[in-house]
Amino acid sequence: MLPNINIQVNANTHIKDPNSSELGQKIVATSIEMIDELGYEHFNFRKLGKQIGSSEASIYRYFESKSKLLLYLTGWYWGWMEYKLLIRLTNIESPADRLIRSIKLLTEITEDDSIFLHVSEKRLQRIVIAESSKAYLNKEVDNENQFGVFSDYKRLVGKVSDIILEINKNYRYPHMLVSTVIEGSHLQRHFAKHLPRLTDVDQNEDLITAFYIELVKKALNLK
Amino acid sequence: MLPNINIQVNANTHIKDPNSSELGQKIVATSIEMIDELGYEHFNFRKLGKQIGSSEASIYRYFESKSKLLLYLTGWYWGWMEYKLLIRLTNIESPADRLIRSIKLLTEITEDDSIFLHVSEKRLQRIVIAESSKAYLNKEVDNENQFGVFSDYKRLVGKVSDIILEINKNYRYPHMLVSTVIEGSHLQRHFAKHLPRLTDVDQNEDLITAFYIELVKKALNLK
DNA sequence: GCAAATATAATAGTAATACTTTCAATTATG
DNA sequence: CATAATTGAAAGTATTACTATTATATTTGC
Repeated sequence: MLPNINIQVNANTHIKDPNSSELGQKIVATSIEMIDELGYEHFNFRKLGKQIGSSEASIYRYFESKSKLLLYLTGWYWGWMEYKLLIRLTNIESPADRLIRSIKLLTEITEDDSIFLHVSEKRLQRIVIAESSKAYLNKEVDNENQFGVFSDYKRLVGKVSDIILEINKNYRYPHMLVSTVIEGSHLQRHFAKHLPRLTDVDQNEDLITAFYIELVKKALNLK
Repeated sequence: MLPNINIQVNANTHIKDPNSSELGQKIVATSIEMIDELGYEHFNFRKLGKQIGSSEASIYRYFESKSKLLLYLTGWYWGWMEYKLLIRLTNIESPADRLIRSIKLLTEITEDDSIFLHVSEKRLQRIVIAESSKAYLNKEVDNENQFGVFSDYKRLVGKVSDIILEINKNYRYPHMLVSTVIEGSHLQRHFAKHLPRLTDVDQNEDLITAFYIELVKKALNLK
């Protein structure tokens, strides 16, 4: 346990910081379980309230809407990824190595090796894979974007893009490459499970990570 | 007008073929306009009925649900794309040329040069970009997939993957590459409009198509 | 040209959802 | 210990996604 480490999520995703109380933490932990199991559409605050033995109205005092809760969870995930990235790149000098390690982290299945989490990282990753795009694929995106609710994601993409520019400062598509890899690998994980004809799966190997690493290397003429 | 050409969409997306009546065609044409303008979430059959001067219940005789209508529209789009692909590849011999032409078609902004459409292709493409993933990012996907409602999309991905295998029969990720390019280019279009820090945009050039063509060429060591 | 089948309109209704409001009870804080 | 802040309980609202019913058109088969 490292109680002094805390993932900071953009404040406009929540009314009241869920870290500040037991109820808030329970809302977050239990909503991750429930969204993973029911899916975002079938999940609601009434069911969540019932599960944690609390009232619907109390949940609304932490999150103004179901979509803000989703934004909080995804923001938390990207913050957590950024922290993991920091650790994985510590003492790695070569920009090419740093990039490949980053791509690996961003495309791999997360393990539940969390040092301070009361919640399952694996579940949260499944939520990000299956649900996170619903947070920006709507007509409210511009409005919400003004309030910075996507900033955690953008910052992470920016950091990896910077490594690309270190390798080749003339490369024209650093952000496109990174967001293509992140979102692409999520989609491929979903396809592998549900629409396998859209991907190329293998029981024994993680071809998804292998594919994106190869793609990035070739895009940048590495190795 | 080529009245003898008709895009066939998987029959499990609709109860009654909307091509078979004037009302059916009006449902399709008007729903495209309205989903494009309101977004999938704010669109519903009551509003659609009002717009076309018809009753909600009548629409339900063509489509059993809002999500089936979305599946019909996207299925139609992929069928239409397959037809366009057929034309664009006619008389082109070289597999590499065929592939690049395919990638171009799949990543470009569609023009309204339709020869038989009563509806806007551009609008439909915007719907596919912003809404189509909602059709499979849910807990119902396996159920619906059983009934073949995604077959039009899979078939198209399969065809382009076959071109890749013609170029290099040992390439391990043909489907992954194609679905990454299609879905990736859609996402980048969305990001360019709403979350530009996640992409690399330029007012004057179509960098999205350029990026994916370069990506594919490098992935397969072309040119 | 007319009966029978089919398609559509009109209307009302249902269960669920995404919140909101109010007020009382509880708990934390200074 | 008093005051403020938090939570619970309960009821209520507007909307949505869809169903059911019945009446009226429209098409089709003969």
